[in-house]
Amino acid sequence: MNDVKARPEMEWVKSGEVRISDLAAELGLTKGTVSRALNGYEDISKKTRKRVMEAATKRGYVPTTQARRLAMGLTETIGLVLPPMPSQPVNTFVSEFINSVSAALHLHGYDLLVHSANSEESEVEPYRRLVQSRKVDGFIIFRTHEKDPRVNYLLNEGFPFVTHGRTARMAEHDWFDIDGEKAFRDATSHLIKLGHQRIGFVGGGKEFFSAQLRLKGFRTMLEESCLEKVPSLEQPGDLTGQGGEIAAQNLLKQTRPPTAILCANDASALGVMKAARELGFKIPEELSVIGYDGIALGAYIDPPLTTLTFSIEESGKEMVNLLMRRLKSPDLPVISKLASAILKLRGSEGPPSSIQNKNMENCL
Amino acid sequence: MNDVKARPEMEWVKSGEVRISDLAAELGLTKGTVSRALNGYEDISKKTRKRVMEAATKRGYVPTTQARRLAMGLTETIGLVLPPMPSQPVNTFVSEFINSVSAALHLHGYDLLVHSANSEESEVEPYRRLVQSRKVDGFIIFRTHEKDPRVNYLLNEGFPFVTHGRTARMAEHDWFDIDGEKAFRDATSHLIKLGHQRIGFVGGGKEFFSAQLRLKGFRTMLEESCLEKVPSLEQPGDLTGQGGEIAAQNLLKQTRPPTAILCANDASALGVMKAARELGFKIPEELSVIGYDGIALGAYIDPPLTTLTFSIEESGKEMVNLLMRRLKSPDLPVISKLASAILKLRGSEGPPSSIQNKNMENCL
DNA sequence: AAAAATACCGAAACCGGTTTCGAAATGATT
DNA sequence: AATCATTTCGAAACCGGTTTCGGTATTTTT
Repeated sequence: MNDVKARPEMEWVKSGEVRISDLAAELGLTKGTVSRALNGYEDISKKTRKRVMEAATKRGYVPTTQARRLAMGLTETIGLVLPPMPSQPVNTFVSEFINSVSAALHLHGYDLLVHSANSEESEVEPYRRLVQSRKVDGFIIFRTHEKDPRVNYLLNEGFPFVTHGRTARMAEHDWFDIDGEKAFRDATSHLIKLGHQRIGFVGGGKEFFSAQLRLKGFRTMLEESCLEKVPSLEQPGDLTGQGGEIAAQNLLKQTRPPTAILCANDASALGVMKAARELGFKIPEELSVIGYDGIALGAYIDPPLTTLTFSIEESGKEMVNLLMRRLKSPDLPVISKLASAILKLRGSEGPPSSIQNKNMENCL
Repeated sequence: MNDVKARPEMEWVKSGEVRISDLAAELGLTKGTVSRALNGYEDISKKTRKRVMEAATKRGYVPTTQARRLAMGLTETIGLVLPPMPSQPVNTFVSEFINSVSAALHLHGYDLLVHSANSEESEVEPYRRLVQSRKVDGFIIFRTHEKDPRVNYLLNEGFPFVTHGRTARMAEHDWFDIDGEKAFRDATSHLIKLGHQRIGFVGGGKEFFSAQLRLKGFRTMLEESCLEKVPSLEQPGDLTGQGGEIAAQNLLKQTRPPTAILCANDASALGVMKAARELGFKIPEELSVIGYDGIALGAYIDPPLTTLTFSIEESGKEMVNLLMRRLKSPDLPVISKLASAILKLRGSEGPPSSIQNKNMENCL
């Protein structure tokens, strides 16, 4: 037994100062017994358990997390590495996502460790460090690439993680994603039904898988609707406002500019709207614009930005569920979940000024 | 000495599987010696140190963080509790701030634990839990209230922290803040110099100290410029777009509406602009609007939003510096740092349509 | 060459918990 | 009453590091 130093004065003013050995000494028990009593082991008599419980609450005993985790061989911590920030971030996804993930983790007794990425070093470096120093039990990854080095590293290492977004190896890991392809089919279809026949597309960098899928959805719907694919109407972008501006200029300065532009995200949509204004295009009368992300701010601009929106809170929750499942049973088969975005009509789209009456009933 | 199990096969494929005892056994040393060699103690011969170092890098040894921290009695972790999110977050402060804080902490070998606040429970509850379970060594607090229960709790507990924003007890704790009062004096002065005489103000909730200080700056400059203070021109707000809309309606529907509106933040400024549009006010010709926060998005709307901006990255860095100093020497006197916001003219303000030619030279 | 100082490392305690194992005490069985 | 099964708890190892202390081995001093 540990040394039973009598401690009659009650001077436990500050919280967190009482150790399990103090409790044990006070109760005339051993550390082990107290620990088992507190953790609901069956080999503790009801009477003793009650004594221990009462003493614990009375003294405000809270186990030291570090010690417990070391003994149990787990960190109860999930890592989230922030991708390098754009210099002019416009969307609040990251903070909402962190908030949601953190809340969901908390329900499982897990903590969230947020790490920033240093743009100097390789993308996997932060992950490697966190794995090697055993600071986390798993990762939440977002903004995936089709060929994602982080995914490759963690799969190779056999380290648990869930991605927000798919990858080329999505059959090998749990993932959650928004069905961006369907979302862009929907948005494209909406524009076509409004009468648009020349629709521009401002993409995201091809380093993001999701942006690729959005482009795919756009193309698919064009094809299904028998609209010819015009390469010049597909502009690359980089998911920033500036990228949107440039893309829009390329689109709108053409001899036959599009009557609608679909953007891979809201940031570029804002850039598109700005460029359109400067070039004298009235939105939505002369140009429809649709974005993706559902940023709240889009409701306050003129015209309000029509966008594809989804629940970030759901994303966070679902990802945590997937990850917790994986941590509990590492050998379960891989699962995934696909949620859908909904088209939130706010006013930046409408019928084209001159409605081309091409027969849209069925493809010729 | 620990049991020297010969382990000739090199099967250290996965990283992070080698313990300090493995290293010790391999080298024929004790854990303690290896530890001291790695940590630069002076009582290790150069030869031994070199052997240890080489073996460590060769085997990819990385100390287990939990164990090290337990032994050293610190967590090397800083807590950041996210305030409850507005339902429609518009600014990216939080994510930029987290990013910056995390990066700065990393330079000091510290981790960032991000915790979400549950709106059901008291504001201090998350802090209490983190303190009691000894999960963090200190806190980064932001969005302070004048009477801030978190500050009261931590001061009472003697627990290290730094705030972003001042409090009623700012003399007792380290803090970093943007000089919002000066910022609003500047903005007000700018409007007055443009010729505005009736300037509206849309405040933030009085629960935020910073919003109070911004109002104070506004009032001060009015007074210095001999403009009468019109109570109906000071509208309360809640730092949201909706709040801005309502406040703007209250302002613009008056018989003598203001020719300019100063907003406690950009979100409410966007609401103001929206309401102004709907009421038929042209910006900036008939109404100037200025916000605060410098959200990137403000550059993409029409007209681009003139705003007071500051460096979030600097905020994060400075706060981490203050906190690290405090952790190193808890008894140093309290210090603080005040940074200034700069007025970023983007186009949502201009001279009033009818310039009132009141003598502005000096007060009568 | 003996004594004193120094360099170097092993042994062991420690951080604060958890968990296994075995023994003592109690109760049930025959 | 002796035997066996249960209940209940103590003892000790363990998680993986750090740090203090003391004792050789080596070098320096006289």
